[in-house]
Amino acid sequence: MVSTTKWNVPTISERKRVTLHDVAEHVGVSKSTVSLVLQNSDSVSAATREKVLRGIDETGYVYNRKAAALRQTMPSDLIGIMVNGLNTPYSSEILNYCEKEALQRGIVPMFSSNAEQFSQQEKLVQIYMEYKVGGIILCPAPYTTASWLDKIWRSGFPLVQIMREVPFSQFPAVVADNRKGVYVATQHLIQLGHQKIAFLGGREDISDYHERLSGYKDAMNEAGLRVPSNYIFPIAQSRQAGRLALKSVLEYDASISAVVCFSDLMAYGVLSISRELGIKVGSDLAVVAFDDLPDSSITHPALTTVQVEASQFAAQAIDLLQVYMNKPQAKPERLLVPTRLMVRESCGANAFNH
Amino acid sequence: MVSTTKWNVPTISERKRVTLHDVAEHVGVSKSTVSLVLQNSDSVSAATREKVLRGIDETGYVYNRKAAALRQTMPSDLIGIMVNGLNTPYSSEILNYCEKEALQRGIVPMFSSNAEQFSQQEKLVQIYMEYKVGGIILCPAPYTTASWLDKIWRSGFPLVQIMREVPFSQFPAVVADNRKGVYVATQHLIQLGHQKIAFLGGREDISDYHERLSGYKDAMNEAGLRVPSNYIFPIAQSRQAGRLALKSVLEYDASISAVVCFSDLMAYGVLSISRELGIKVGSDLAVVAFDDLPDSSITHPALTTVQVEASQFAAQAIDLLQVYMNKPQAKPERLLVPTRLMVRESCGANAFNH
DNA sequence: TTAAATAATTGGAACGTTCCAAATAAATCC
DNA sequence: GGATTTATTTGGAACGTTCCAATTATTTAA
Repeated sequence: MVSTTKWNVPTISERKRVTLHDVAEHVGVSKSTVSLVLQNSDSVSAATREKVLRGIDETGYVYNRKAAALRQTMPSDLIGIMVNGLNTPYSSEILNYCEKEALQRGIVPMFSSNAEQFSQQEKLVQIYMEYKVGGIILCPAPYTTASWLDKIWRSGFPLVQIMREVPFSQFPAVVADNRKGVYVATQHLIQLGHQKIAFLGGREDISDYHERLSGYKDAMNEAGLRVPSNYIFPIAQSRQAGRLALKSVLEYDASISAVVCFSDLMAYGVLSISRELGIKVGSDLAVVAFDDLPDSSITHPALTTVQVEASQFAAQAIDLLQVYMNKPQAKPERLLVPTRLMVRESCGANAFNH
Repeated sequence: MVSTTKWNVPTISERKRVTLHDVAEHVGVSKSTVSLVLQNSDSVSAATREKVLRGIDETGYVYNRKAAALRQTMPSDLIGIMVNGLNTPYSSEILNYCEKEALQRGIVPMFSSNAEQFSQQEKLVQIYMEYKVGGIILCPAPYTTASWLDKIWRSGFPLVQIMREVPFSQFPAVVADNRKGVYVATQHLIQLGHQKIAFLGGREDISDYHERLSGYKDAMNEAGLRVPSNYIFPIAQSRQAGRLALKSVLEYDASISAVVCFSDLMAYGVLSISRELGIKVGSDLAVVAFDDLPDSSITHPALTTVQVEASQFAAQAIDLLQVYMNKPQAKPERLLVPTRLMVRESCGANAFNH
């Protein structure tokens, strides 16, 4: 819709910014009164409020939060939410629900990511603190240390970890019940008769890997099944990594009949490479995963996966953060988000046509 | 990794915040000097700089940007980036690259979404302005009016539209070459021999819909092909919508042999419902789409789609924004991001095994 | 050695708001 | 109608920084 008319550039001449004082003068009232109106105090008469409001509109005044915050003792209603990647599908879900939950509570979320780099996380958290936001929800990058967290926590700055946690750090966290989720998924495969089951993906330097892995190991051990070390293939999760991982474990042992994927993203890669190799997922190979992304119910075959509701993550994390925002000395809590196995087609439990 | 040791709650006793003045006193120097060190001015001696830096560390001082910004005339190095949804796959890509490009340029991005609601957009943009961020990159929600944009632009606040633009608004924008992209994709289907081609998805209240639709119509018209109005099925894009849309157009005319999807997300739905209906995509039905999401090269069949590089979007938008941040009176520009047809399997041009 | 130039440091005003205590206006009571 | 209460409005100090002009310390030039 490219218009051909001449562009009408608004002239921005003398850009003297209009302050509360200007509004007051324009209306013929004191700046204190204008301030009162802005905070809609009920100790200002309806008539003057009306006048002032009109004056604000007429002068084109915009409130200056920085100046306000400087004086105000009240904590900011702005919070930071930092995930591990802006285009990592599960993080996108978290972002989405955090926004929803935050706005519902009247607090304004400001998102960012650490891109899995501690240095970026350190820099951005510093900036959040400099801006005196009310608190931060953080999915800690690898190599985040307990002492770093301690320094922040000790300074009275509210922070809650989400999705992961720094090992041995005892700071507030909201994490999925990773062990239980994978335990149940693995058990499901075992009940379907599988014995040679591999575990694909996950970074060894992140807490969720160890939790999920232990769920897998526990289920295998309880069933008396062997877990050769080559059955475990840790790798940063991605579609490509899923392709690589499956190929690798099958090279080691072609008779592997089932795989537990660290995430749905890994599973997508597994589905893709399986097709190329002529392996029919659901009959030749059983696949279970973790996350339950929106695409997972319409993949081919539909993915059997462990669901963790992102909305619960978000709600709990924000609630918890608010506790610390109101009471910095409150005791650190660790909340567990429950998991649920969504049985679909890729595990072979349900028939479907290839 | 639930430790059983007693949690060691840091005591946050008297939380008197330490200011620049405190640091100065502690070091035995004036606050001006400390300020100078903070802005690492070169007019402070190495010795005192060292002393001050140590003092900052010892006192646990954190810089207060709000106070600084109050005095400073320089615009903030913080910018707002508002997309239409935090978990919309293509938006996620945009977010990701915007972060990368922004940080590279030393500017700090603060993300949010309007969730396709003008009211939310209005509220959040207001807050951005109140925080005096340097500028904002915006994917405008439906029903965003030119006059609203005009008010912002007129106030001297730098803003550039991304991905979409408000019709008849003549404000800075960075948009994909939507018409050309879909034109080429449709032409490709026509060259493969298709005649009955439908167009699925897109919201009529958003600019990109009309641009993409016109690319389709132009290609059809040039080839002398008829476009019954029922061949066009506008709907907000989603996987579910893709399922619905295909079913609907086939109900109207079962002999339709190809579809142009508004987005990859729509196409995912089309692939899914096709499988259920026993339609083989690539032979029975040709499918082309728009976006080229990461999943699109590993779907089954792989998706033929119009690629628009998110990294280019991001880079151009940020560059453009910086122009206005440095020179608010600069002339509004409209930049076009080129498109490229990625021919894979779903269009039937390349053989593959079902 | 002294004057001039340069380097380093400093106190105080300013930024735009909120808070407080005090002043004023309006309403109520006897 | 005056005294009391209550509702509304107000000026000025404060928040923590940066900027500026001015001061002091150091170096260079003659």
